[in-house]
Amino acid sequence: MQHYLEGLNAQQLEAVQHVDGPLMIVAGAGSGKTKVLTTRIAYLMDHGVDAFNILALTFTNKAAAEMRERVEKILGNREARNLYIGTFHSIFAKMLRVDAPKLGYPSNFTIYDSDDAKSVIKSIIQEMDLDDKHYKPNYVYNRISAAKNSLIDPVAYRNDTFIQQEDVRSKHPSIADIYERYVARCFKNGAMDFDDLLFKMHELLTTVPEALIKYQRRFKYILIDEYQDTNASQYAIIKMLGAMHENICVVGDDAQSIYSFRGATVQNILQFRDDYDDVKVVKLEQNYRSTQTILHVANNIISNNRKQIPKELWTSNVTGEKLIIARTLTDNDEGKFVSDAIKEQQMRNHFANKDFAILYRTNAQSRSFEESLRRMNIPYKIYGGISFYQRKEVKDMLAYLRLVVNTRDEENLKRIINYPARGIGKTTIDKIILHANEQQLTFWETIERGSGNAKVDDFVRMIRVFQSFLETKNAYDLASEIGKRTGLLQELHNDKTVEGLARYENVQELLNSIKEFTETPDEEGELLDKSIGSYLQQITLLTDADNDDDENADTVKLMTVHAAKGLEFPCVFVVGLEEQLFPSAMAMYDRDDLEEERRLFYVAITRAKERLWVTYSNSRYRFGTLIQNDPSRFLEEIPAEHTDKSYAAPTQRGSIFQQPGRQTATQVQPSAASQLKQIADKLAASTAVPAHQPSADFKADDPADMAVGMKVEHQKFGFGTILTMEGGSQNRMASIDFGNGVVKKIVLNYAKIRIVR
DNA sequence: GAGCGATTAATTTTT
DNA sequence: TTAATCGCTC
Repeated sequence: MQHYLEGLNAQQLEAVQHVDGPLMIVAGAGSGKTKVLTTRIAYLMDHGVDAFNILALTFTNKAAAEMRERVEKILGNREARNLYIGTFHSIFAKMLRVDAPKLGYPSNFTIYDSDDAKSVIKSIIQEMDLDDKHYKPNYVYNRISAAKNSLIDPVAYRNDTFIQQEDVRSKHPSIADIYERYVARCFKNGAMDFDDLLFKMHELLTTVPEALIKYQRRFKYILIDEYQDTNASQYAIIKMLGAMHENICVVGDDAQSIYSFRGATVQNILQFRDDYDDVKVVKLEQNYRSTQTILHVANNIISNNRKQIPKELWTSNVTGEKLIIARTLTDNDEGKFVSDAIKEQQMRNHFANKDFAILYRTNAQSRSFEESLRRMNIPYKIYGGISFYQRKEVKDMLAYLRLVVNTRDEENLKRIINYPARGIGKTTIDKIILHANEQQLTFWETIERGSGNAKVDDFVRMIRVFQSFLETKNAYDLASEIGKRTGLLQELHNDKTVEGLARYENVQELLNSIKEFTETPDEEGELLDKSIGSYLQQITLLTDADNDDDENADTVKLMTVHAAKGLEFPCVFVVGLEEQLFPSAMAMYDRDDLEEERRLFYVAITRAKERLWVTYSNSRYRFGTLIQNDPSRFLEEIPAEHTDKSYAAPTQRGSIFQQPGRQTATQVQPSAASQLKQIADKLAASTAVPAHQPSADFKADDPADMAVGMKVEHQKFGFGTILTMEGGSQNRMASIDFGNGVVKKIVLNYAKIRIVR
């Protein structure tokens, strides 16, 4: 009967069979966390708990969908559909759709994504006559977001001396005012931003007792995934929801906490034991994912962090291959190295495309990999970046729908009142706003009462027609009518450029997605909200990663390390291991930030099952200019006995790629990577120099300060004397005598050289 | 008010 | 490098 418990180890079983009372599962990377979580839900249901009484909160829609699917599979019936499984944001949005009127919001409230929020903030900054060069909307938004995530409202923000000091010190004393206006504006617009979905949920539970009791009664069992990534408002909400039954199960790994920039506090998981009496703690320490080598490296890296829950990850898997550390000259070479290595692995070890992932710190790094993969005809897919729903043309179309559903929303109204162009310009709009403020009306109410402007009146009539369609047409028909009658589709269709074509197709795709939404039949017993309002609220919370149409497509996956959390791949490339990049320049000067970067690196490494590459480049393009970075400090934390560094590229590009009289592009070659390795090996052998350990305080000096005769230290070659120097400031070279007859020509801009004083 | 070319600013990470 | 904004002309 309970066959689904077979195959669990002792700790996993312990976690699964714990039914009542608070439970904390400390789940190391690859320790079967999702399996435990889903099996536990199935176990609860198997032991008489009604699915309607179980709430499971995750951070991504994908994790939620996977969980539901797996529970369903274990149970073999359709009960799992009654579970409340979803992201914090989507579950709370659903609840607020019912209860928002109690807080003065329409139940059809609009959800602002961060772009929407930033543009509201920007217009407020401009209205306040502040300089938006100094008050950058992005900065202000992050400040406000952090406040909301800590449950600090505008009044508390203003009264918090520490926050005020920070704002004064950073010369942004008006943020409190902006915050206040922003909140008022969102309310007036009947809109909530991402943070509001948590903030307002908390407000609902604290100010409306019957709502609190309703949800407390309903959710007898609460499970929270990735607990280390919860912020203060999520924490407070969970605490309240769970207070009646205290059947709270949190799963997390402090070593994988990588969202503090979004307000997450590791403290939540570190202190969980103090929050409740009799907390049962289960540690999952057996890793089923990675080779011993990969795990050793990961353990070693994370041991450089100070704050953590003590645990020892181990595995009974094979030792596996050494990890390969490769250096390249440029970012393009890095791309080429990775695609070469992929091709080589495919030929030698029969890996499929989908067995590979390339993980980077920032989205902007994807370019060089895309190019080289494309050149080698390796199919790939990029995750993240600009999501479909953030594209301008899609947002324009959505703005109409949002306005029709919620006319309070001034932002979306302003977005489309003159798009496609219908002769309603800035002057007219300013006049309306002025009038609206005088009359204490919303923008829409003002123009609805007649504006004295024929073009505006036409616009009002058109929107009203759309509103009447809400009653008579389904979401898809309404959307296509809007596309036709506004001239939006025509406008895009007229643009025959490649981009224009893509924009047109994107809007068509949006229409298709609406169609799909309306046509998905209600499952038996299930009451789905098929209104356009419900659709709009859902999609704003969707990300690109959730469009799992080609989850199993045979493509190489490219994504940020953040996006890779929770995933695993046989072969992983972690790229761009350079100071200023990984660790990020933003996080290098603060111990806590740096430790988070290290956890991020830990997350990246632990994605790999079998093989792992770590690459870095001497130089790369940034804003169109070449910049040079030192190798990442994290590289030094990888134990040498587990690495193969023979892939370091030679220091002079021409020596490999431009040998005269050799190979033409059309010749059939052994894979480029193996060839590259052979040459690199040869080169390494011929230039072999006793390994040099740089001095503890090794720090590269500016080449401009160097002169003939100086004593210098090279990172690899050790101590030497400059014999001659040549070349201009851009490309300065030096011959350096390293003793024992070793004289080397060094490009000073590339090499890291310290002047011995 | 619309459309075009010129200037400039930007890169962490995401629900 | 690219995307967005600015300012000028029609």
